[in-house]
Amino acid sequence: MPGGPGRRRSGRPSDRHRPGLVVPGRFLGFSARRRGASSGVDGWRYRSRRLPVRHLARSVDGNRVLRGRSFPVGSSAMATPITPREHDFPRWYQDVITQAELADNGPVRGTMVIRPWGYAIWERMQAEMDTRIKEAGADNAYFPLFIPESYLQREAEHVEGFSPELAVVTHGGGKQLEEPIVVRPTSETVINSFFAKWIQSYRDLPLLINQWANVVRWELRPRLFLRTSEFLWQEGHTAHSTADDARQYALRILRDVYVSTMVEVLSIPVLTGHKTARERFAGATRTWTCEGMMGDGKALQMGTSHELGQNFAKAFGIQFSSETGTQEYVWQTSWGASTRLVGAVIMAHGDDSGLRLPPRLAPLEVVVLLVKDGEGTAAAASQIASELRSAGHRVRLDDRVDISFGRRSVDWELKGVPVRVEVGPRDLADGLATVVRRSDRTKQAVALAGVGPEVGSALTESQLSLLEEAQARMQDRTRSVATVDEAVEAVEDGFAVLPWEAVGVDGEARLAGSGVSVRCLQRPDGTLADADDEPGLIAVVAKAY
RNA sequence: CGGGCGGUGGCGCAGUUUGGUAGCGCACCAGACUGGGGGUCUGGGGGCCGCGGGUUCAAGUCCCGCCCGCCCGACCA
Repeated sequence: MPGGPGRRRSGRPSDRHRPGLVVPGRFLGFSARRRGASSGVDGWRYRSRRLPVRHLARSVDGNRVLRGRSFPVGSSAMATPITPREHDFPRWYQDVITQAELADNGPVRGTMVIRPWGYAIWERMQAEMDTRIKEAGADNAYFPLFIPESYLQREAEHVEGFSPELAVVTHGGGKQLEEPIVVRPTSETVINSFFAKWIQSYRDLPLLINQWANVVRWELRPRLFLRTSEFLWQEGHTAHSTADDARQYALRILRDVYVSTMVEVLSIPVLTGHKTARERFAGATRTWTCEGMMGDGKALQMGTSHELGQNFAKAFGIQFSSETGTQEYVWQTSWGASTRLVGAVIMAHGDDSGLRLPPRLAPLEVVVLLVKDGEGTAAAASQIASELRSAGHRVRLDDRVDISFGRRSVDWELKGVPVRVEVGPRDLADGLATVVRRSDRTKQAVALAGVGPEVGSALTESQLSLLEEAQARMQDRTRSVATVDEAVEAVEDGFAVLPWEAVGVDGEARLAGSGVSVRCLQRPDGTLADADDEPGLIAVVAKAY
């Protein structure tokens, strides 16, 4: 663990002096609590038929102290287990990140090292979003990390919004700089200074630019992936000749890039709407947002798309000659989604055994697990792996038989790989292999020839079932209320929905006092409003990350 | 910034009250046995006890100063 001695050491006197707190039930999540579960003697659920009983007898014994508390665990020699999600959600989140090897804290507070598995997930998100962004007509480019401080100051609301979280460079080349340089918190200002140069005529419009970059916003309360001082993201910046064109584009990005990626790839349902003035992006005239519900009922803002009006155009003098020969200011948008989405996937789908990745997002869709060497098992496993690969799946063969089977199973499970194919001598003797689904923890023994089809349907069904699970949670935990006070109460385990008229600016301030915010405004049927002040809008209210 | 705590092998901690050879679990290394859900046994390696000063024959432990971090209260992808 980087960060020097004591960095992650917990000073939790209340924990240390508290008598062991035992969480009821079997800790490792081998429980058959899910509806319709038919659990085998080993605690595993088998789909349609049970495997012979000789498998995996496993006892759960004793308690073990974990950071001053005890949890029932499966083996005295087990590595540090994950804190149960229901017991302490933030700790569970941390544990998943550590044990799935997603990220580490960097040496400077608030910074993050994204480890290979976490980065592979981000790369998948990038690929999916990048394709969609290009389909929407935007091109990638790259602008500098360093921005003259004076640029930030050109747009009043923008500076005001970002000043508190700026990292400012005052020295360079061994000398104090004449003008301080800020590390970009977002790139509106630099990019627009170039838009002013590039845009002359209506023929140059629309100008649609995207960049993949890191940005810095100093954080007082960092949380891996969710709030770090530096993070990776995509930021789009566009200029249009009319307000309506800009608006339609901002909405197109919201729908065709963000909602599409989140629902179809990440399997996370989102609510869409616009932000209140209080929550709006600094410098925007309107902010559209996607809000997801996490496993603890809190909201996470997963992507935003802004209409900037002519605010930056005027600040940076971005003008063009119209078809009629007049000089006009452009109408603009900007939109972004970040590595925070990795946190969203963890919190939306993870369980007490670790991460659960939707197949379309997973860096590996399938791991073929060689149980034991010999009796032709290695060749069989290898063949299954290459057949799956030829079928177009992302596959890894895990033939590290020097590491125990249990250890490897648990590791892949922690990492959230959607499907495992277990190949061992016992099944093989019967011409079988075992297909295990991470999403609902079921096992299925199938004939070797049937592995491909079974894996295929396991992947398709997992993608869908994760989405359905998340949808069910959002429905179950969203309540209609009538007043701000009721909203504060309802928001303890989910979202509250109430007429925006019943909240208002004053109500919003009152909510903020209880750590609650208006996540978005939308029509009662969930569609987007035409105007900020359209009558009859509802407010979606929640605690948020 | 206000309040509450803590820095001891990679990680989590005990040891500090009452000064006397620096320990435990996990992880790591080697070998053997194992192998269908975090294996077992045997043997090993690894420490500036946050930093600096002091008291003492002797300091992880007592005293003084400093540094760093964690948790709880006001902003943000």
